[in-house]
Amino acid sequence: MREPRPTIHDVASRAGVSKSLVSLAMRGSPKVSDASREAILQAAADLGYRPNAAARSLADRRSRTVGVLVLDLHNPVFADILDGIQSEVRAQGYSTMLVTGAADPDREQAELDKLLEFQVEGLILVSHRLSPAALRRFAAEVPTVVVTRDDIHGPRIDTISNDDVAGGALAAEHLISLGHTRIAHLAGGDNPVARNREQGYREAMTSAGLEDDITVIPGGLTDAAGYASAQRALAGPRPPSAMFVANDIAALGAIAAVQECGQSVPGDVSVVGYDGIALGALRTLSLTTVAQPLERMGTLAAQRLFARIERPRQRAHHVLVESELVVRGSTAAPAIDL
Amino acid sequence: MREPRPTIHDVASRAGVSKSLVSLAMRGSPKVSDASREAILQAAADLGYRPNAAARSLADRRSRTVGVLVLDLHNPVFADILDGIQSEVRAQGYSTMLVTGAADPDREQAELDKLLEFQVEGLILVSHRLSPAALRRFAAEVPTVVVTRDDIHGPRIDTISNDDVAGGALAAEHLISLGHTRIAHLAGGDNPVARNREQGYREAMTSAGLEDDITVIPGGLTDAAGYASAQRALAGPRPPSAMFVANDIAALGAIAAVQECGQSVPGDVSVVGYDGIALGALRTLSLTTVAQPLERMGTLAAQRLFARIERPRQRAHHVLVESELVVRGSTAAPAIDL
DNA sequence: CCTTTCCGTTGGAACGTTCCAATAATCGTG
DNA sequence: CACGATTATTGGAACGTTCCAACGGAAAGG
Repeated sequence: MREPRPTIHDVASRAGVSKSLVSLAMRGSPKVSDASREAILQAAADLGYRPNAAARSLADRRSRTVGVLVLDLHNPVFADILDGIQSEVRAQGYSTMLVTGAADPDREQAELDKLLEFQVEGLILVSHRLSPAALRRFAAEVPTVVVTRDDIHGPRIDTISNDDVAGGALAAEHLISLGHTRIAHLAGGDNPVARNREQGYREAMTSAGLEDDITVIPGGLTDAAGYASAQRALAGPRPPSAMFVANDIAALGAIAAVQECGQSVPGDVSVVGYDGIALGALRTLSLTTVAQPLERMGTLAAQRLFARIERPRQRAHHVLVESELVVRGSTAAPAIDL
Repeated sequence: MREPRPTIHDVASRAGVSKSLVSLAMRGSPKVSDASREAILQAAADLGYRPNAAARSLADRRSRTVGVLVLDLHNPVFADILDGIQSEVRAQGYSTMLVTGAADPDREQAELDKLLEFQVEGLILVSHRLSPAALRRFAAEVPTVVVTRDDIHGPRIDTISNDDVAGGALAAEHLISLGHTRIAHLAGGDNPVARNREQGYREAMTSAGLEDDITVIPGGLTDAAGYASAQRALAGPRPPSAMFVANDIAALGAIAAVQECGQSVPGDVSVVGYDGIALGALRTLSLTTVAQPLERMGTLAAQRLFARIERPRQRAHHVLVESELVVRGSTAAPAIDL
C-alpha cells in the first residue's frame, strides 16, 4: 500500500527480459515468443503488476478515455442515457470519466476543465448549462457531442436530440383528441428543451383552434417544481381539465398536487409527462408520456463521438430521434362539463 | 484540435522564462516574482495552456483522484450518497472517477482494475458485489471504504453503513404498534443488506409474540421485483394486512401491485419501505420508510477515505449511522377484521 | 568593499510507459 | 555454407510534468 507499485522494469528483471519486451507482451503483441510471453505474464502476476495509465497515456499521447458530463444524476433520464453511452464506450475499448454539473454553469466549466486536463479524447455533454461561447471553446479543443439539446450550433458540435417541438405537440394533441379544451402547460423553466416543448404545445393548441385556451404556468424540471405549478394551476379561476407537464419527474409532482386537492387523475384532471422514465410505467403512477429512446440516444452519442474522434474536421451532424406517445392511465376523456 | 496541445515549454518560451518557473507559477508558488508571474499567466492564457494531468501525476507520483464504484445509477439512493461523496472530495481538492458495476461482479472487478491503473489514491465502493477475497485484494493495494455494507471485514477496510437489523426491526415494530399482525416481509434477495433487514423483521415479530405470523416472500431490490413479490403475497391463502418491503423502489412496485388488485394503501394494506428516497415524499406515493442519512453517509465515507490516505495503516473503522422511521401516508391501523 | 544571506531562477534528472532503429539469433535458399 | 530475409529482442529517446541542487545577482552586514 505504501510500498511503491511494481513497474514494468520490475517485471522485466524478474522475467529476465527487457522492459520493451514486457511492454509488447502486456499488450498481446504477436512478435513475442511463447516462452517469453509466459515468463512475463507469470512475473507480472507474481508481482501484482498493473500498467500505469498515466505513463501510458503520456507516452502514447492518447488516453483512450472520454469525458461525460451529466446535469443531474437524480433524474433517472440521465441514468438511462448513460447506460447507452457506457456500453458503446466500453465496446470501443475506451473508459468513461463521469462528472456532474449540478446545474451550475461555473462548476460545469470547472469540471470540464478537469476532464480536459486528464486528456480525454472526447466529450459527451448530457444536458449542459453552458453558454454558447463556452461550449464552442470546449468543442474547439476536443471532439464534442451534445445530447438532448440542439440549440447551440458550431462547426464541430454534433447533437443528438429528439424533436421537442413535435413531442410537445404530440402531448397536446393527445389531450385535445380526448376532448379536452382547458389544457394547461406546466412549463419547465428557462432552458431550450423546455421552451421547445412549450412551443409544441402552443402550436398544437393553435392548430386546434384553441389559442384562447392556451395557459402556460411557469415551473421547472423537478418534482417540487411540478408540484408547485400544479397547485397554482388548480387554484386559478378556471382550473384545467388536463395538464401537459414539461417532464416526467415534474409530472409526478403535479399528480401529487392534484390528488392532494381531493381530485383524481385522470377522473378530474388528465396529466401527460415527457421523457419516458421507467418509474412512470409503475401501475401506481401509470403516467402517460412522450417517451424518448433514452438509451439509444446515449449509444448514438457515443457512436458520433467516435466517428468525430476518427475524423475531427467532418461537418456537424444533428441527429433527431423519434419520440412517441405512450398512453397509460393518467389521461382520459374529460368529465362531462355542467 | 488535431494540433498538439501547448505544453509548459511553449508557455516558458513565450514568457521568456524556464519551464521550472512556469511550473512554479502555475501552482501559485510565492517564490515567483510578480513580473514573471504576470508574464507567465498571460502567456498561458494566450496559448490556451492546460497542465497535463497524466504527466503531473507521473512526476508527482500521486493522482489526486479517488475512484468511486456505484452499483446502479438507476436507484436514486446512490445519487444521494454520491452527492455527499462528491462535495467532500471536491473540498479536498481531489477529483472523482466514477464507474458503475451493474451488479455483475466480473465487470465490477474490471472497472476497479481500470481505476487502479489510473492510479486512484483511494476507492469508495457504494454497494459492491465483490467476493470477500476480491475486496481484500483491492483493499490491500489502495485505501478502501465500503458504503452500505459492513459484512466483509479486513484489516484496512473501513465501512459506513446503517444498522439494517435495527432498521428492519423499526419498520416491523411500527406496523405492529399500529395493530397489524399479518405482516409480510418482501425480501430483497441474496445480499447482506437485505438479509439484515429481514433479520430485523424476524426479531421484531418474535419479540412481539408474532413468530407464527412471520412470512417472508423472496424478492429483489427493484420496482419490478417488489411488484412481483407483492402479487405473490396477495395471492396467498392468508393475505397480509401490511408489508415491509426491503427497499423503497421495490415498495413502490409493491404499492402498484396492491392497487392493481383493487385494494388500497393504506386502507387495505399498509406498506413500509427502506432507504428514504426523495421520491417517496411525493404526496402521491407518500411512502412510510426507514430513512438513512444518505448524503451524510457519502460525506462520512469520503472523510474516512482521506483519513486513511493520510495514515494507511490505521485500524479499520466501522461507522454506523442512525436511520429513522419516517411515517407518511402508506401505513395506518388495519381495517377491522370480521 | 568584501563577504554572507536571501531571493528568483535555472537545467537536469526522474516518473513509467511506448516507439523506433538497431542488434542478435534463426532460418531457408541458391 | 555463406547470404539476405525473417524473427525475436534490446537500449535509448521521447512524452509533459515536478523536484532538486545549484546558480547569479542584489541587499545586508561587518
